[in-house]
Amino acid sequence: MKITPEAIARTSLRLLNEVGLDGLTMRLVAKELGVQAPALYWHVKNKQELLDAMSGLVLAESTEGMELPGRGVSWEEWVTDSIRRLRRVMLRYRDGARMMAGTHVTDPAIFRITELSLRTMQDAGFSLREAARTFPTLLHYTIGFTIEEQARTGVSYGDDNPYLPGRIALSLDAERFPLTTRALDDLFDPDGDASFEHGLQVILSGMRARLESP
Amino acid sequence: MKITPEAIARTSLRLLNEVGLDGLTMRLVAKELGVQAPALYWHVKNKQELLDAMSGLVLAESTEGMELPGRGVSWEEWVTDSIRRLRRVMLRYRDGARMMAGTHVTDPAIFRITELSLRTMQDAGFSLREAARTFPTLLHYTIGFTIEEQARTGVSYGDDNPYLPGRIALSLDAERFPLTTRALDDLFDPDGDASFEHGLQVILSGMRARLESP
DNA sequence: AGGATTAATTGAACGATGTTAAGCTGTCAA
DNA sequence: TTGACAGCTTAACATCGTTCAATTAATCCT
Repeated sequence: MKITPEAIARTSLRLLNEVGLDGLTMRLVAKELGVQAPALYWHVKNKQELLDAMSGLVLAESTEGMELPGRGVSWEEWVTDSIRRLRRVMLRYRDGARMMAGTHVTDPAIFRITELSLRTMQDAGFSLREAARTFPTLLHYTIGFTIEEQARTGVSYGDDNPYLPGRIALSLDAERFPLTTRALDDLFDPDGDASFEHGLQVILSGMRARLESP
Repeated sequence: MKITPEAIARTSLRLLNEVGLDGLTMRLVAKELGVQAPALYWHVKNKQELLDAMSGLVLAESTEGMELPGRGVSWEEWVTDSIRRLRRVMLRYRDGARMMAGTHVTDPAIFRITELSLRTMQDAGFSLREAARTFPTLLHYTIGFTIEEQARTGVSYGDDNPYLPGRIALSLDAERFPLTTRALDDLFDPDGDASFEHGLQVILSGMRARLESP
């Protein structure tokens, strides 16, 4: 395979699932490409730039084929769908969310999904200003949620995952923290989909409310 | 100073502001404590455990002195105050949010703030279940937001911070992305307080809406 | 076609990192 | 006094990102 910045990022992304973010080294990426590590520095400035490119690919993957809402598709459906996609794609890669957090994405996909989102929200009645401040809120929630989700379900824990509700209960003083104790199954629900959906719906409700009474 | 796990974490937290997360090494922490690096491993299992302890301290700092809402304090005021505190404390430490993301906090402070929040929301009329699913949503938003905020304002960029609206405009095709172009000042508002407050109010609005029509 | 330029890669090395292993030093109990 | 043990040091290991000079591969010009 011809070595280009994008090919390097694609290979790194594939390797990410096998070795995790901490195991992803320049030497390993190079070996996978059949080349020595310093060769990568001809195509890529440093490792951070590689991570940025990887984030760009993930974002592009999550927005692939997205268009403005078609007839009969409400803005709520469209927004929730696009945000669910982002989480799904991040979940596809080990440490995907942590990798993306704080990277500097320059891929045009970031502008495209932004434009589509602003347009959709504006068409739904939001002011451009309101749309521009709310769109990042959805992203921040999604990234924050997914970072913790992947940290909890990470392979780094063997059979003794400390985030299992039963495990937490052991180190929790039920006398001092009765509500927390009772709510453990919801606070640390292993069903990430349901938890994520709840937060998403809260934000959606807030958006609706502000749309109706600005 | 007597060397204990907590003293190590406190020193590390102080150093964090000088050298940043990537500059925080075991050797540096040890030197600050007047000791050799391997000595730390007598008190702390590994670096991850140290980071976990640091996160615990930050969380404890943000919840210090917090009690249930007093008379005349609405649940909205109480919740927004506690969540603003979390952001403020994370902002006090360089890379504070990135450091906390995905760490495993065992400090009792995490249970205490959880209990107080659940109690406050329950008293406001939320079901325990709803409260237990919404509280993490606020945390995830706050952490996701602050990670990106600190990444954007990080000292790693010299005078050429690529996140300045003017800087982004240069690499943005105004024909293809007209709304994004117009909204740049809101999308990348340097006033983090205002941006954060907006997302917080959206979530609050959502909580109110779900409280009124469950 | 052939020589000169540029693009791409290599090998060796540097400084630094987290962590482990083995040994030294002090303190306190029996 | 002797042993045990907590707490530390010294030395070292394997590995990391990255740089540098030297070398090969590809391309271009006359």
